[in-house]
Order: sequence, then C-alpha cells, then structure tokens
Amino acid sequence: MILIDYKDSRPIYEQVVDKFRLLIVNGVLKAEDKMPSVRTLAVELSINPNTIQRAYGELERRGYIYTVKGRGNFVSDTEGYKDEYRSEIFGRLDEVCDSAFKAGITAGELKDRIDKVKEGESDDKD
Amino acid sequence: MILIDYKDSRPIYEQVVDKFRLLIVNGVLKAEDKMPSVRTLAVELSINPNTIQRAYGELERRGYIYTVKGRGNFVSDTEGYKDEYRSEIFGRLDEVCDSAFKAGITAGELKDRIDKVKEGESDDKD
Amino acid sequence: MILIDYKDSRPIYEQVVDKFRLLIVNGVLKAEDKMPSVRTLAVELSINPNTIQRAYGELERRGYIYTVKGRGNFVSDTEGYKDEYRSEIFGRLDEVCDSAFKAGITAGELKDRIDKVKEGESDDKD
Amino acid sequence: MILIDYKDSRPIYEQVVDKFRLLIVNGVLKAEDKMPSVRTLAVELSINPNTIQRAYGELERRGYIYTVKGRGNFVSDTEGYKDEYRSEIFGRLDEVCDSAFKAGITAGELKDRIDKVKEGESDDKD
DNA sequence: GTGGTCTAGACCACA
DNA sequence: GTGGTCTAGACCACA
Repeated sequence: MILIDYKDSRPIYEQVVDKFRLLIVNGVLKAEDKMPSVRTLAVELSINPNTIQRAYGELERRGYIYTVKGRGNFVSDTEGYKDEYRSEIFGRLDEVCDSAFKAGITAGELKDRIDKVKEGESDDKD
Repeated sequence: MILIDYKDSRPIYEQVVDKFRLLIVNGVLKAEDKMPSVRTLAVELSINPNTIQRAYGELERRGYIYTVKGRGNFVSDTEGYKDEYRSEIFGRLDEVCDSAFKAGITAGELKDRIDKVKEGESDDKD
Repeated sequence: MILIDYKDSRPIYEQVVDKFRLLIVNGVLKAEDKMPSVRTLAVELSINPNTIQRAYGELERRGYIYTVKGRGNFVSDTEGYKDEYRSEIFGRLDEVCDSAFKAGITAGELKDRIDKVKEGESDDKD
Repeated sequence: MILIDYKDSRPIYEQVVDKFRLLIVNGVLKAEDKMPSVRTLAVELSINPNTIQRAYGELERRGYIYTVKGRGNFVSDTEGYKDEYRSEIFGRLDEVCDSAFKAGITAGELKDRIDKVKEGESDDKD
C-alpha cells in the first residue's frame, strides 16, 4: 500500500504522511476506513513504530485521520480537504508559471506540455 | 540583491545558492560578471562567511560560477544552463499535471489557470 | 441520553463518567433512579461493555451511584455532591480569573462577559 | 524559568509547551528572544532532549517560535497571539458560566467571586 | 554548538 | 491489541 524511498532526501515520516494524504484526498481511502495499526505498519515497512507514530500524529493534526484510543486510527471525513488539495495543486502550477515566464517560456509552450503529459497518461491506461 | 528569510525552513546556504542560480539562469547576472566577495556578502547579509563559502562552493560545483584564486568568483558561461533550467521547469510542470490528473483536474482547467497567471503577469508590468 | 464523541481525545469511559455526573449533579437523574444496565447501554452506544463497566466503577468509587447485586446500579443521594460541584465550578472560575489578570484582562471585562453569556442563555429559553 | 510537575497527569512535553506559551503571550519572552537550546534545557530540567524537541516542534507549529538551523530557536512576533489568547480565556469563561448557570449558580455569585480573586491578587502584591 | 531524524526498547492507559 | 509518552543513544546537516 505504501513504499518508502530511502534515496529520497525527505524524512521517512514525511514520506509516510504524503503517501497517506494522497490516498485520502484522491479517495482511495474513504471516511471511517481504518488505518493500519502503528505496529503493523511499522513491521510491514521495517520502520520503527515511533516514526509511524509521528506520521500518524501529523496526519491527525492536519485533520486527515482521527484516533480512538485503544481502537486505532480512522480516516476523517475528507470532502473539505479535496478542495483544499485542488487549490494546493493550482498554487503549485502558479509557481511553475511564474518561474517559466521569468525564464522566457511562453504560455503556449506550457499548454503544449500539458497536452503531452495528458497523452502519456492515456497511453498508460490503454 | 539577495534577501535571506530566516523563517524559511530551508538552510541558509541553499537559499543563497537558489537566489544566485535564478539571477544567473534568468540573465540578470551575465557570464564573466564578478560575484560579490565572500566577506562583503557575509557582512551585507549578517551571515557567517562559512555559509557564503559553502553556497559559492555549491554554485561552483554545479558550474554556475568559477573561482580565480586571488581575484574572486565569476559567473560562468551559462547558455547551457538555461536549457537545463527550462527542462527543470517542464519537469516540475509534469509533476503538477500528474497530481492534477489524479485529483480529477482536467487539462482544460490547467490551461485556463495558466492564462489567468499570464494576465496577472502582464497587469503587473502595465 | 448520552452521546459519545469519537473525535474527542478524552477516553470513552471518561466521557461516559462526565456525562452521567452532570446529569446527576444537575438533578436530571435523581436519588434512587435506576441507571441503564451495563449491557443495555453498551449496545445502545455500540461500546465495549468493559468500558461501561469501568465508567460505572468510577462513578461508584466517587459516590455518585451504588450497586445492588443482581438488581443493577442506582443513583446515590446527591445533595452533598451538588455543593462539591459548585465548589469545582468556582475553582475553575478562579483559574480563569488568574489567567485573565496575568494577561491584562480586567475584572470589569470579565463581568461584562458574564452578562453577555447570561443574556444569550435567556434568549435560548425564550 | 520553567518547572515540571511530575504529579501533573499531562505529558511533560505539553507542560513545557504551555509554560513557554504563557511566557510568550504574557510578554515575558519577547519577539526575537532566543529560546534556551534543546540540549541546555534538557539538562536543566533533567529531561530527555527528544521531549524538549517535541515541545519546541509544537511551539513552532503553532507559530510561537521559529527555528534557524544551526543557530537555535527564536520567539516569533507574537502580537497576534495575544489577542488569540484573550479570546481563549473568554471562551473558557463562557464554559464556566455555562456549567454554573446549569448548576443554579447566578451571575451575581460569579461576579462576587471575581472580586474576591481580584482582592487576593492585590494582596499578593502588597 | 545547534537542531532534526531515527532506532531500540520500556512502560502505561484504554478497549 | 491499540495508541501515547519517554528515555538512551546514535548519526546527520547546518552555521
């Protein structure tokens, strides 16, 4: 369900947070779904439970999951977070555009690139 | 010329590297231009000279500047790096598209957004 | 009669204790009233019976209810506890005042606020 | 500067967070002041550095301090937080009033109590 | 010296 | 079994 990339310079707990966040905002994990237990996931990923704990703590703090003591962690109602995530993506796009225009790349070139990525995407599915 | 943001979580040396890199690839600093001396810049930014040294070392390692002993640091011929930087931006765009498509954002929506950013950009210049 | 909030960070048994305690000290449940049976309440709230048992044990320990073997749990004579509860509330008020004065809030501001809450209260009842 | 109460049921890291938070919102620690280093404070309080780290992380997340890598932690500009803290206190007062009115305590009794606390306060200073 | 991450392992509260 | 806290100790990046 989740894979750690040890070549990634980002800390492990952050990778775990991001992976689950994507699963949640993209609807793979749905509201009220049970998260894997801290210990289970720790064993599965060969990671220290403390590190998973930290990741789950972060996810809880950001509202993606909630904890019921003695029972485990569960996915929160996430509809609001989907919009937030869309805004975040558009924000990232804005930054790319900004850098691009400064570097003399035109809007047309950016749009062409989007089409290319879109095609690649469809190819994957075919 | 350069401003350090102490509340930015990225290390100072990295901020310095990035700022100069942008000035260079976007043509503000041109080939053979002299870089400010380590000491001067350190004083100007109230930063430890070791940190500037490290930033310059990194810029040299990546080919953006070169050192002449006893004379200082100079901007390299950067034409090649401009292409590299363009590729980097397109790479970032690819990642944004990827996230966007997974989140159900369409190519059309992305293109509309690009137009909006483009307009904002021109407004600034008017 | 009682609602559990799974997103509340407090343990479930504690929520149950507090809810009943309020019902008792505020006179909603009166001396000699029969408490719902452990099993009934467990089913009703979809909670582990052990958890209800623990809550009832705590309520008994603190004197709010008593157990008659084979017949169930009953509300104790609670007059004394009402005074105790009043003291508790005044104690909480003392703490708030303490924080308030340290933060530069005046007694007058606190009193005005009390009046506002009082008004809101009456409005609810009208 | 800070004292840990081992009889307090709240976790140590939370006590540390609260203590510093009060020092900051009540103006004892001012913007740009340097926080004690993680290690120093750990030794001083005979607490594991990890626990201090966690407390500082929480303070940073909530905006009270910021970290400069390799240099230490510093108090953020806190003017905004003072208002927030005042609101928090009034919120706590609201809850107390709520419980009080339900328990049959009158607004007048609450106000009298405030005056008493106020007097006690002044006595301390005399 | 300063903070950041992670592991190993213990102990506790809760269900 | 489930999460929460804490310690001891290591190793790393940054200034």
